[in-house]
Amino acid sequence: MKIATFNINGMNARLPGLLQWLADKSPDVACLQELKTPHDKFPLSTIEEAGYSAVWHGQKSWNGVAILAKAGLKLEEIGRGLPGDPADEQSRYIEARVDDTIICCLYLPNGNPAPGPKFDYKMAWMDRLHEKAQGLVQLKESVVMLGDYNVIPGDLDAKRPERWVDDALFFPETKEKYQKLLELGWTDAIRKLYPDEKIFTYWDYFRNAFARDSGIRIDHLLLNPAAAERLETGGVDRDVRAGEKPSDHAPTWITLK
DNA sequence: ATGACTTACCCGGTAAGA
Repeated sequence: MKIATFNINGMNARLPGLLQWLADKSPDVACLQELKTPHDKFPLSTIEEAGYSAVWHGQKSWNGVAILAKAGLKLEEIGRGLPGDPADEQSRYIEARVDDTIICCLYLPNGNPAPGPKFDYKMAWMDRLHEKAQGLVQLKESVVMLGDYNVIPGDLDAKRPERWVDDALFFPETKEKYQKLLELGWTDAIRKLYPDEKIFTYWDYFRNAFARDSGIRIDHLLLNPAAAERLETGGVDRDVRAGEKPSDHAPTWITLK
């Protein structure tokens, strides 16, 4: 089973590239972030024509998450939104069962400029995710909690770590909360597969960052113990970032036995 | 230290991303 996460940065703006990627790489499950489209503007019929079913949580202009599953797989939404703050209206979390695997698709807040209210929101959101993850990690079923975490976990995850020290993605508090999450028993799948390599999933639109490979790794796939046992391979579809009108993120994927 | 790109929104200027 091939499971991918892809911050597409505008569902409708990137639709041709998304369809090309689905056709080329044929993921069984594709988690998308930053749909930037209201619920009823989600291009469901196009996605279905491409051979996928979908559940999604849209929002006007910003955020938005979706889970796509290849036709033939049983896709059932479990819920949307993270518990812990009824006033939070941002669409950043959706959870579904795909056959026997639980898929949690998330778009963690960016948090810049930091410090400030946006960083406070990020910290609170990470606390809420921690609560949620504590329950999920213990399940006997396989759970994959994946998405755009907006966290650079360590120096190995940036071409030039020193450039990010004043950024919410790389603040000590951010890295610490991510580590605490892993300590619950989650495996960072890509880091597990490539313990010593600089692997990037995002490259700035500015300054020709992709051509210089000046990237960061912020899209993560976390596995509970049941899923970690099934981990086989993984990687980043860098060719998508090199294509026409690309998102600034590249699809990041794993395969489970 | 700043700015460089790109999107959505509603229609050129702002807000947001990371």
